Formats: sequence, C-alpha cells, structure tokens
Amino acid sequence: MRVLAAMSGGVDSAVAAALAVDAGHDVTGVHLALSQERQTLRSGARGCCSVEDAHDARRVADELGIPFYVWDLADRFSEDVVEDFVAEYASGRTPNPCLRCNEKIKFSAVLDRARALGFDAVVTGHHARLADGELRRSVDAAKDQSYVLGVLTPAQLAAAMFPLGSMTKERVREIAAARGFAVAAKPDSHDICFIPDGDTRGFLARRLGALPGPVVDAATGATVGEHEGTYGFTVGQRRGLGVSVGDQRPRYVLGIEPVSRTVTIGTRDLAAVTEVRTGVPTWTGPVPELPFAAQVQLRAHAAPVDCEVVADDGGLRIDLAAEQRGVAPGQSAVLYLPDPVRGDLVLGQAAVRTAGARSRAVRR
RNA sequence: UGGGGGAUGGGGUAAUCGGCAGCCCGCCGGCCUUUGGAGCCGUGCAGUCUCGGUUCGAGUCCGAGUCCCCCAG
Repeated sequence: MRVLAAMSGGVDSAVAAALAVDAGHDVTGVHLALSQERQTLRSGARGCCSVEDAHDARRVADELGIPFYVWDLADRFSEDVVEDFVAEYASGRTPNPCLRCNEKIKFSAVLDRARALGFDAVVTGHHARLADGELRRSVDAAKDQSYVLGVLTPAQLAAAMFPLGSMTKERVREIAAARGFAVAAKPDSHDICFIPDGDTRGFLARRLGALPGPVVDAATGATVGEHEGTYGFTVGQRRGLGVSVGDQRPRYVLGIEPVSRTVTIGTRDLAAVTEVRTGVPTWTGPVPELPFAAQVQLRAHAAPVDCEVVADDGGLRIDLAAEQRGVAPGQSAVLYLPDPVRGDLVLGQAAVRTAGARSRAVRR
C-alpha cells in the first residue's frame, strides 16, 4: 500500500512510520506545519510544529530512506482548530482542540490530500488499536489516546493506521533507541500546541479582550466577586476563582453564561453530575440501537463510568451510574464497550451540551 | 463626641469553660497530562491591631488607645 506517515517530530510518529516501512508499505513522510509563526523557535517539547520538530521529523525520514515533505496547513489549522477554540470559549464552552485537530486536520484535510495524491492510508503515532475497522483503547492504558480519536467516522478509520496501539510507550522508546533515532528520548508533548507557554487564559484574553462580569454564588444568588472574562473559566474548575465566600468550603464553577458574563459557583454537592445531555453523536462503526448500556469517558484523562445511553431529541441522554464532577459543555462524551481482552471498543462520541443532577421527580 | 458590633497571614473566615491558632482562597514547589489556569500531593509561604493588666498559660478575660461597620443623625 502507499502510505502517508504523518510525522510530528516526536518519538511516536517516528516509530509508527518505521513500522509502516517494516510492514512493507510504500511510505512517504509528511510533516504538518500548523503554526502561523513558524519562525518562532520554541525550545522544549511543548509544541508539535516548531522548526526543530520539522527538522527532527526530516532526520528520521532520512534514516528510514523515505521521501519527506512539509505541508503547510497553517491556514486550515487556524480556521478549524484555533478559531473554533476561541469561539467555543467565547460561547461559554470548553473545547478539546486535540480532538478537533484529529477530526478536521489529520483525518480530513490531510487524508483528503493524501487520497488525491494516490495514497491508500495515513499512518500516525496515536496510541490506540485499530483492527477490522474497530477502534479500541491502547494496550498502554496510561498513554491511551482513543478519547481524542472518538470523533472519527468509519470512512476515516478505514484509511487510518495506528501501529502503536498494541505496544507500551516504553516499547516505542526502545524501538526508537534501537534504531538510533535522535528523538528516542525526546519528552512527551503535552498542553495545547498553539499555546506554547501554557497560558490559556492569557491567550484568550489577547484574542477576546477584557469582558468583566460577576461571580455569583449559586446558594444565595449573591455576587461574591468579579472576573475579567467568562473564557477564563471552565465548568468544574476549583482553583483560580479568585473569590472566597467565607464559609470555609471550596467552590466549583457550576455554570458559565457568556451573554450576561456570569460565572456561577457552588459547593461540591451542587457540582455533582449524574445526567449528561449531548448534541448529535458520531459513530466509529455501525450506528448502535438506542438505548444501550456502555461506559462513557467525559474528559481526556477521566476514568470511564458505567452508563445508560438513551435517545434524546436528536442527541443523547447519558445516565451515569456514578456521580461525576467537572463535566463541561463542549467536551466530548466518548462511549466505550468494555473489553479487557481486545481493548475497550470506541463506539462514538457526542459533544456535551448540559450536565447536571438527574431530576428527582419520580422518587420513592 | 448617643447606642451597638467588630479588628486573626496577601484576601475571606474558625477556635468548646482561657490550653499546640484550623479551614477556604492565593502564592510557591512537585506529580499527572497531546483539551480545559482540570485533577492529585506537599512537614511548603504567611496571621491573633497597639499598649498595659489578670493567669502556670490569653486570639479568648479586664483597662486604655487606634481603626472600621451598623442604628440613631
């Protein structure tokens, strides 16, 4: 097969490309230039698209003896990921840009272009298993990235290859070291790649400006503080509220209302979530028949929770078996079917619209 | 300057009859992490308005001072 290897400049994608070569595919490497300001050199390993990263990727391609190109997708990335990120925050939601990038860039823009150029598949260094069109969690539970791939459709998955899903991160580094890759010991990337200093609130403030408003305590309705923009908050957030109500109990963000610029906070018990309502779901495989029992993961690094999934006006209603906190609108609810042997199967995902305590109308 | 209430780290608050000054926020450090100033950890930083008195021992009781708040103007 003719395979396009997306190479970020990190260890994972380097080894993934190498494994594709080993498997006998006709591999071409491509590095995606996603930043608007590529001239800005970034030390450290935060980003995935600095000049250093492009060089690292090229070096690996050279060692593998495969053709290597750099594709400039900065405009698409800016439009589909960065602007979406800003707009979501402006609307009071909490987006996941990594998931959006997979959906719009790596498995849309890149895949389309690859197909147009005659490639059969795109291989990436994501830690997830993909076999027979079924997307499953990685063998390495700690490095599993199936959550951020939960948006992919059967058509996208049909043209994807994730060779790392069946091995641990440790093994990936061993392979890289054995091949003498310079990136073998390169630190894992983390944080948002287009906010290299990690100051998300500052980034949003530069884009959206100061939009001051009240911080209101849910129990009393009293304004207990001021803030400089609802975009500086996320539902479930505890630290950084900058207010103290005075009864010696911690407060959590319960809601964000961008029009009135109100941030509502409340005590832990009020932050409990047992019911989640979502937008229109996407499925990684055949559309399942509702309702069904499954597990749901509500954040990139949350433990999955048993749940019941019910149809709800075009979207889904997800009834949780255990109370959760910090379920923010805009995040993705990724549904899994547990399978300890082959890895939990990813069924699909839907964007969280609202989250709260189940209505207790019919009790006892 | 009539009466009443109150002063506890950088902010907000707690301490039974006088007995190691606790909690929430903040800050600092660490961990975690391809989303979210999310989460987790830390013997970390930091305080009893001033002066005097009672007492083995005072944030707490007594006296004076200073400052603030409320009602009455």
